[in-house]
Amino acid sequence: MMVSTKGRYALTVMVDLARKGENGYVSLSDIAESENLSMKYLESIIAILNKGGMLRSLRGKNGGYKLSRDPKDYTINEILLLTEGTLAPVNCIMQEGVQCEKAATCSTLPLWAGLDKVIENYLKGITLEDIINGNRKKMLGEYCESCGPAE
Amino acid sequence: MMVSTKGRYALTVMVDLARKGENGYVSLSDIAESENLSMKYLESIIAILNKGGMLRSLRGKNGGYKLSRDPKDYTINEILLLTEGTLAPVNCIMQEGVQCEKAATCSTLPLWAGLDKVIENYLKGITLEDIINGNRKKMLGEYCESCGPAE
DNA sequence: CATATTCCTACTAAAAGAGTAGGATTTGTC
DNA sequence: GACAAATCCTACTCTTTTAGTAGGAATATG
Repeated sequence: MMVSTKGRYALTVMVDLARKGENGYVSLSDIAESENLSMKYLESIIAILNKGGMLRSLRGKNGGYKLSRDPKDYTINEILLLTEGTLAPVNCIMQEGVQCEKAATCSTLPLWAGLDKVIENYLKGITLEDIINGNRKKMLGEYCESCGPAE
Repeated sequence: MMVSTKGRYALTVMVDLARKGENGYVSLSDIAESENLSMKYLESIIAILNKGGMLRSLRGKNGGYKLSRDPKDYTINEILLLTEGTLAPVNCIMQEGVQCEKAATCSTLPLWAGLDKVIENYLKGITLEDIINGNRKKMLGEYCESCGPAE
């Protein structure tokens, strides 16, 4: 499994904030309740999003969180990358530049690199806005049965 | 991480067999040595490949394993699927037909389904032969710098 | 019959995943 | 100023997965 509940819930939270946050701050208890998730667990997840600069927060009564940008300016890639740490499908694909010592002679490395790129490319192409708009064509592409013939 | 050492080593073993297995059986100790991996661990991994019908085996002296088909007839998808069990990027994407109870109203599901399809599609498009031939164009596609301009 | 091999079962240590628990701090409202 | 509702912070725990190890039985070959 490449994306754990942490990343998944983080995305759910972002979607919820995008939907409810038009005017003002949304509290975590509100989100936890409507998504039916553990508030305590969400607390630890939203902390990552907040520290990563994805949100604005306000403490105290009537406080909460809201997005710091427009939904169309968040890619799914950056949200998941922040919460998961890495989205690499294997251990041998690491951070920028760093690579396995056997890289030069490894015949399977191009496969993993290609897979990594395909994933990254897909996730960079989808924004929070696409999700709240239910843009199935963009998300499911040629695999979407209700989107008509692919061009 | 979507693919563990189990799947990675399984692929390595398959590549090694494809390279060495032209005429006759190759022993595990041979593979373990040339790939510098634990023979005991590989034993448990190759058992999965063997039971899955990917290999022919011969016990006793001079025994070993060999591919049961031509390298071009193995997709990377089936090798990894067999050893990893699933390649789904998230828990909410399950086996054929089965789906999460919230599926009907889940706004992020199309994203995960799309991601799953992109991964599956990529891995089904690459064969063992592509790897032993070092077909970088197919594996890295538009991301391959040494492959010339993408068409 | 000795040796090299696959085959089989069981075990273990470390890491990651999925939360829980408890309380400190901040801020708006009465 | 007290209270309530919220974020913020640290630490802990239980379960599952990962990555192997260990020991030996069965089976071919020379």
